[in-house]
Amino acid sequence: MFAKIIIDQDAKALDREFEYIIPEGMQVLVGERVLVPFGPRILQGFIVGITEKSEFDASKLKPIKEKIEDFAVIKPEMLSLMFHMADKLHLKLASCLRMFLPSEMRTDKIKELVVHFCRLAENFEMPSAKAKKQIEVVEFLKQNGREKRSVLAEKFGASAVAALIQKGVVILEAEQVDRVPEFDVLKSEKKQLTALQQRAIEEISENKTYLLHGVTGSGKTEVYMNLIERELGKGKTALMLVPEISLTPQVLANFKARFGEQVALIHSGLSAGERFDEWRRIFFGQARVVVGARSAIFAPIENLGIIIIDEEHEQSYVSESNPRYDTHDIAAFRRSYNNCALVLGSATPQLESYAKAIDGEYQLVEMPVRVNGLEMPKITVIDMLMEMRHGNNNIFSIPLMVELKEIVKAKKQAMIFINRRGFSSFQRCRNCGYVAKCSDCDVSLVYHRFENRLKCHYCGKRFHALDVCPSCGSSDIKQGAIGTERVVEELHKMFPDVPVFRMDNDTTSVKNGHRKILNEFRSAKPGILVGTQMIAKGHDFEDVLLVGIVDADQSLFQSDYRSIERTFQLITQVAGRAGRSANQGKVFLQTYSPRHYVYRFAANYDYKGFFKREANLRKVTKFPPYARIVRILFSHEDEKVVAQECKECYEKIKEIKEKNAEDFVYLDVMKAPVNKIKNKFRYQILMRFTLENADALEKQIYDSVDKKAKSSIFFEINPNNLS
DNA sequence: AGCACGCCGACT
DNA sequence: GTCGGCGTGCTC
Repeated sequence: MFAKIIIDQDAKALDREFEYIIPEGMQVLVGERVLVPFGPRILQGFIVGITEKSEFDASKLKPIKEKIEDFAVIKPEMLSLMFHMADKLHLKLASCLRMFLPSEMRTDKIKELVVHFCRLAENFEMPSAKAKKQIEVVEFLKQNGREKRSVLAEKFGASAVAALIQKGVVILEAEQVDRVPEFDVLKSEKKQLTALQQRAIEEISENKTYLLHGVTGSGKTEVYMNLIERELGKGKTALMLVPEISLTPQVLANFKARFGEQVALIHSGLSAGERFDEWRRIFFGQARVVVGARSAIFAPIENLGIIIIDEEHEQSYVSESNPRYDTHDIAAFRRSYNNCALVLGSATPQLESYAKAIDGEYQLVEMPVRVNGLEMPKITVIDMLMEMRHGNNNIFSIPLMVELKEIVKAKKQAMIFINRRGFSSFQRCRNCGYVAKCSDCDVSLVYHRFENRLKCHYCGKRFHALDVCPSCGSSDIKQGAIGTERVVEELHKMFPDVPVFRMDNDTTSVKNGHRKILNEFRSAKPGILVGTQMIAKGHDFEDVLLVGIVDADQSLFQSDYRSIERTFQLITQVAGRAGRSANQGKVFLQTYSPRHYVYRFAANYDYKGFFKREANLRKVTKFPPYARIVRILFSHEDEKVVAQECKECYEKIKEIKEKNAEDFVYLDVMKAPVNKIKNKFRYQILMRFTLENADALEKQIYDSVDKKAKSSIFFEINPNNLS
C-alpha cells in the first residue's frame, strides 16, 4: 500500500503530494502525521490519501519511517478545507495544515502537562529509623494517600522522596492535567429576553446564513448564548468568533459562567501550553463550545450546529499576513460542510454582507432597539476649523473641554478616542521640511514621548528622537498629528488629579495588559480612558457618560475605497460606549470636514441611509462588492529584480486584459505605496474587473504569475489596505 | 526549506 | 594548480 503525503515545509517547490510505501504491519489512516525520509533528512508529513498502487516510479519510493501520533490529527472536514483553501485562496497545502494545529505541536516542545503523584507501594519495608525524613514521608502518605511529588519534595526534601522511589516504597504515578486559562469568574445570570431578542432567536432556525443587524446595546450576546444553548440541547456543538480586541475578560467570563467546562477559549493571550490543552479538549470532544479570535475558525470541533461571527465587519477577521484568508470564507465552507447555521452579527455590517442580505443570499434579522429601551447617545459634530478661527488651537474643542470638566466634577467617567499610537505622527523640521524616516522601510517614524524615541510602526525598529535636524541643523522641530500619548499629556495638564489611562498597542502588549488597564479604569471615578480602536469594543462601563473622538477624519482620508465605510463603523462603535446605563451619554466628534456625508449619517445612526449612499457610489465607480480588486505584490531585497519580475508579470496580465477588455475596469503596475519594508523593495500590479467572469479571470491571472520568480509574491483579493 | 552539484575568481 | 563563491535543481 502507498500513502500520499504532504511534506510539512512552507515552500513553493514542495507544495504537492509525495508518495511513500506504507511498511508491512504499519496501520495508517488519512489525516495522520508521520515522519518520512525526504532527500537526506527526516521530515514531518501528513497523510492525505492511501492507494493500492503508486503513480510514481515505484523503485524510487521510500517507506514511511514512523507515525507521530496514533490518531489522525487532521479530521476529514479539515482535509477537504485544506484542498478548498489551496484551490480558492491559492495557499500552500502545508501552510493550511499548519493553521489547523496549535503551533506548539509542530515544534514538539510542548506536551501534555504531566504531574507526578506519589503513593505508597502495596507492601513495603519501613525505612530504617535513622532516615527520619523518609519516615515522615511514609507517615504523611499513610494519612493523606496521594500527593504531588513536588509538594512532598518541598515539605520533606527532594532526596528523601527520591530515595523512597528508588527503594520502591513509593510509587510514582504520572497524570496528565489540563492547564486552564485564567479568567474572571462571574455568576451566571440568565437574563430575561426582550421580545426583539426572542424574535431573533426564533427567526434563526434553519441551516442558512443570517445577518443579525442589531444596534449597539441591543443584546446580541444574549441572543448568541441562547442560540448556542439550543444547539447544545440538540446534541450539537457551537463555534463563536469574536474580534481579538473584544476578547475581554468580561466576554470570556460570561461564557465560562454560562457553559462551564464545555467552553474552550482560544485567544492570543494564552500560553503555548494553555493553547495546546484547549485544542486537545476540542479535538477529543470534551469542549462543545469554542469561543475564540480569527484562527479559532480552524478549531477541530465536530458536529457543528451553529457558527457565529460577532462584529462581523471587523478588519481583524481578515488575515493580512501569510496565509492570507478571510474568516468569512472559511466559515461559509464549514457551514456548508456541517449543514449548520451561520450568524454574522454587527451593528454596522460590512457593506458586502448587507448587500448580500438585501439580495436574499443571507437572511436579514434586525434588532433596531437597545435592550434597555434607551436612546442612542447624542452625537455632536464639532467643526474644528471654526474652533481654530475662534483662536482655539488646543487639541480639544471648547464644548468637549466644558463637558470633560462636568464629568470630572460629577465624578463620572469619559473615554477619549484617538486612532493613533505614540505621541505624534512624525517629526518634521520647520526650517527645511526634513521628516525622519525608517532606514529599512519607506515610512515616516512615529515619535513616542515616553521612550523619547522614534519608532517605525511597520518593522518596529527604534531610532533616536530628533533634537536638531540632521539635514540642516535647525533645532526648530515640529510635532506632526497627535497620538494617544499626546492626548494623555494634555489631559494631565488640564486635570492633574484625575487618573488618566492609556490603552493602545504599546500599553497592552504585556500579558493581561488589557485587563489591568480596564480594571483600574473601572474603579477610577472620576477617570478618563484614552485609547485607539481597542477601546471601541464591547466594554460596558455604566459611568462613561462622555465619549470624545479627537480626530474623526483620520480614517477618512486614506486612499482606500473602504475608508468611508470604516469611518462610519468606527464612529458608531465608539459612540456606543457612552451611556450604557440609564444616564444619557454624549458624544463629541471633532472634524475638519463637518459637512462630509459620513458624519451626517453617523450622527443620526442611520445605517441604512449610509448603506444606500455608499453602495450606490461603489456601484457607479465599480468597486467591491460590485467589482473585484486584485493586487499582486512583489517583494525582494534587490530593487532591479522586483521591478523586472513585476513588469514581466504585468505584460502577461496585459494580454489577458486585451482578450477580456470588456471585463477590465483598471490595470496598472507601480511601486507599492510603501516602497520598502524591512529592506525589501515592493512593487505591485493593481487591477479591477467586473464580477461576470471574475472567478475565471482570477484563475487565469493567478496562473500567469511566474512560480519560479525570485521575489516573494502575494496575491490579494479586495485587499483591506494597500500599503 | 535544505542540500548537492557545478562552473568561475584569489590564494597556500 | 586548488578552495570556495552561490546559481540551479531535486527531494517520493
